[in-house]
Amino acid sequence: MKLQLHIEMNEALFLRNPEGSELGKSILKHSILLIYKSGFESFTFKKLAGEIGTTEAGIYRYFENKHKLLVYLAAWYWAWLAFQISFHTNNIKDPMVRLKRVIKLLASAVEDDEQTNHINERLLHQIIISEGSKAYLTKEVGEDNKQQFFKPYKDLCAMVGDIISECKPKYKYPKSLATTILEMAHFQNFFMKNLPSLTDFGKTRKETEIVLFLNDLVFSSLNKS
Amino acid sequence: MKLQLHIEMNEALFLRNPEGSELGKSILKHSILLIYKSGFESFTFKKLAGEIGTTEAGIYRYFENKHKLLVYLAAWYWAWLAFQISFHTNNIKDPMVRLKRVIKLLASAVEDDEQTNHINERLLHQIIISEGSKAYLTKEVGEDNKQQFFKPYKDLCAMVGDIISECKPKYKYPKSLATTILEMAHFQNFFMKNLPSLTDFGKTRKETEIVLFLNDLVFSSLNKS
DNA sequence: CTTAAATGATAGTAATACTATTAAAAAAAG
DNA sequence: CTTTTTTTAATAGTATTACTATCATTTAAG
Repeated sequence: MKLQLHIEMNEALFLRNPEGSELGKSILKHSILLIYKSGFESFTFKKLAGEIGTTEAGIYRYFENKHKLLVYLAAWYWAWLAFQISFHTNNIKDPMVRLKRVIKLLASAVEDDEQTNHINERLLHQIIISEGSKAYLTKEVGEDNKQQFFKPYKDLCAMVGDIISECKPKYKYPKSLATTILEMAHFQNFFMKNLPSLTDFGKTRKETEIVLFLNDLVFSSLNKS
Repeated sequence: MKLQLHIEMNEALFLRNPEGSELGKSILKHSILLIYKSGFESFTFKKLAGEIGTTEAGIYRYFENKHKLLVYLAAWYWAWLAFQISFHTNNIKDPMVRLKRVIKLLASAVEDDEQTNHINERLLHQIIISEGSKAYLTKEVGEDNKQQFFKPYKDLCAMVGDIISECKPKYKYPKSLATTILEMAHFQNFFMKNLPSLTDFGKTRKETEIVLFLNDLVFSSLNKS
């Protein structure tokens, strides 16, 4: 017997719950494959329908448009990652050690876990690196935020910010440092692979180096007298 | 007499040089206004043509598509900013002081300078904050990079990275720290205005606070024993 | 077995992202 | 000041995208 992790999603993100039917799960699965393969810009519901063997109208019954689908995937990812993090840092007492563990989990490649068979976490992680910020870098960010679309991201940032505050209660910028860690874990990864001269990891291209950089950055700030 | 700053752009970014004709300059000017007003996603050449009083085909003679236009604007911005920075840090000897000045210039709102009348630097700065990363967060980033589209951005990062190395020759991550400064100067600004709970500046919403945060972040790393 | 829910099949529209052609206007060259 | 070249305007047209609507069929729950 396998225990299934279920992530309850914000209902405003979809028209019909994709986790509640075979077609829905297929939409999630193949949208990840397709966006991973060709990028979000060239991704269309028509192509997705072709892959799945359904019609465009079939997809539109689940998601209003491709942007909502991206926001859904991003929200799912952040919620899943927050769970992974709290799971793997569960009984670590020392906040410094916990923060270190968090940085490692944020900046490391994800191995696909078997808990959710229709979502490939490894590919989703890659998608969020390249496309994730497009979920909020829009003119509609304010309204989307009001509808709580970014709650999982904000919750994770808050969680990391809290650990930072635990490490050093007097530190003035726990939230901004938290978002810096999250964003840079992804951006350094993207740059390392695509614009390597922007990073110091162009030669080895190893994620472990990003972890070292972020550790150095964060603990310099927190250990400063 | 006014001295005009001219930025020589990569020719592969356009079909006809927009700086070389009235219509071209009008395209630059109004594309900035229009993207600023409604965002890059809703921006189309048809709408732009409408604003200017020309036709879609007229725009296409200058730019292959709207993505190229965005890349052009981003490249122009980074080249302009690099000039501003080297101008304003010109005769500062102490690299620490210079770096501090750089951070301030990166994270502060831009006042429109009179040197270029068809480009509103203040609005362009806002556009790059919200839309700039879309210039490279694409599947074509590799090819675009081969064509040197991101050279101004990379040059500026290299410049900042060099100052960092001057401050502390043994520091291991000058380039990654440089990109962190550049990206975070923008992201913290975007978050502060749009998703304020992700930052520590939600109450005052002042750019000076971002400068303080980045200073703290950077000089903690560089002053560490 | 019946009924409701989910899916499939088809069609159609408005907007987007282009390309091509030709004419008119403006600028530059002779 | 006229001719030639360059630049712009006007029009038209196509393929793709981003949807909406309708109705028939399959599936699954009561």
